[in-house]
Amino acid sequence: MKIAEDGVARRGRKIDEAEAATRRMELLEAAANCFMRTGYHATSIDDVARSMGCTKGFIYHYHATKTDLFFDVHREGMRRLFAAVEPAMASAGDALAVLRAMLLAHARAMMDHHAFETVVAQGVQIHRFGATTPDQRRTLDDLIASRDRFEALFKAQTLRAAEAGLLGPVAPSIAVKMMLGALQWSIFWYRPEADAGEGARDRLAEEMVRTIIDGLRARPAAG
Amino acid sequence: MKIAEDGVARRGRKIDEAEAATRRMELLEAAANCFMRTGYHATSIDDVARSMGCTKGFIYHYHATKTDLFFDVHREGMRRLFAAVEPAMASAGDALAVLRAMLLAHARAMMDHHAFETVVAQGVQIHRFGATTPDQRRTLDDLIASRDRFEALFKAQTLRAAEAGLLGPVAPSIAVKMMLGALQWSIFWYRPEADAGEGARDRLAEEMVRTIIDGLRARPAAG
DNA sequence: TTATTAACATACTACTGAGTAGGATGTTTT
DNA sequence: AAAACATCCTACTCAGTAGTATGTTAATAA
Repeated sequence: MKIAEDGVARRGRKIDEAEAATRRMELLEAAANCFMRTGYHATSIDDVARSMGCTKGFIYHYHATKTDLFFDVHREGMRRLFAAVEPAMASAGDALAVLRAMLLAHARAMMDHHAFETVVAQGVQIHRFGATTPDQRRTLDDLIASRDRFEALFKAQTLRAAEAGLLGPVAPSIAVKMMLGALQWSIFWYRPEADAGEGARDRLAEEMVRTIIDGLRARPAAG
Repeated sequence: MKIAEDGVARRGRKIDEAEAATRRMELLEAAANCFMRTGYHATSIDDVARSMGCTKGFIYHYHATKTDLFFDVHREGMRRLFAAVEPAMASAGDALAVLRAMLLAHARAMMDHHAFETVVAQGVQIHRFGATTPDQRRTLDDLIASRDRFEALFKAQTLRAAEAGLLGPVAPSIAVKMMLGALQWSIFWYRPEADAGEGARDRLAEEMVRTIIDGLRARPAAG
């Protein structure tokens, strides 16, 4: 967005920290959408630039390489996941109620930040074999560690619920893979453009989490 | 595999249908592994060729374009999914038992054909925006229809189980997304190289399906 | 007022990688 | 035996793309 309303490029103007952050975020949003639509490798820097009406120079002013741009999108995606789930960890109720709140927040975040979370999901292994500098390798390790920490949040809460006797005879490590997988798979079928508003997303998330927690099978008595 | 034991290329020899099919499948396996490891776009035809010790010419002898090679890998992946699940549809028991058998077969297939199913999962949307010829577009539509049919198998069985009163108050369309998502997400965490044999895969699949059907929550009485 | 600099844009370079043209080698047919 | 053919391999072309070098504009410091 370096083209002002009068159509004149406003390059040259000094910008403060806040405006720089805004532009940075606009760039990340555009990149996330491009990466989501066509994938990392098939998206050229010029594609991203065109999609937000700037040039390659703008992008390389804020990011050293394409890989770094991707990493920043990924990092932002993880940040939003934590920002959604961590508050839910402090919600009221027993250990299972807290787990339910966490799952709900996660489900909502997958929809609210669809592009970013799509990049997160498809992201890390793309670069696992790619040629990376030692510096990028460190960043990559950080991102992987971040994903592990995220999963650990749910595993810890599952263990608490199990210890409280609120869960059935599940294997926690597998149960966590199942619940997170069920939610995160929504990147493949959820269409934000076909979304029916805030309330519909809420109901969808609710139904998703209910299915995960209660399972498919009929229950003999009310829990 | 056109290099014989004596190191001489055996090009020129006429091969029969069976041998051609073998080579075709070897090529698909190699391509599936490459696409799984580095992704479609980051995998060059020469990468695939090198990984199986042949040349680009060999690959272009069997596949017109890289896109077609990908489509063939995808098709084989879908074929294996159907081949695993369809027999389970004829298994004994009530509608829920049949659904369970289908899920088990699906879970096993995800592990047994890890590379192919990874390509299937990450595949279609890669080409949704890609420039394709009308012919490739038709193939793509076929593959998408194939995936829809696969999902429909599970949805139909879920509806049967629901009508038989064997399920809880689930929304079938969402329930199907959850169960298939939970299973198919295994492409991201299942490591075939860390596999502990046939029995371990069976137990893992069993535990995955049990979690999906019974859910997390404790049941008040035995079902 | 002039020099400097932040914040980009523009115009390049160097390289990769899909696809191809034609050759090489053995097999089958005439 | 020679022509025709199937099955690849080798050596290219050419388009697209990451990254760079340099230019441009306006604010700001000297």
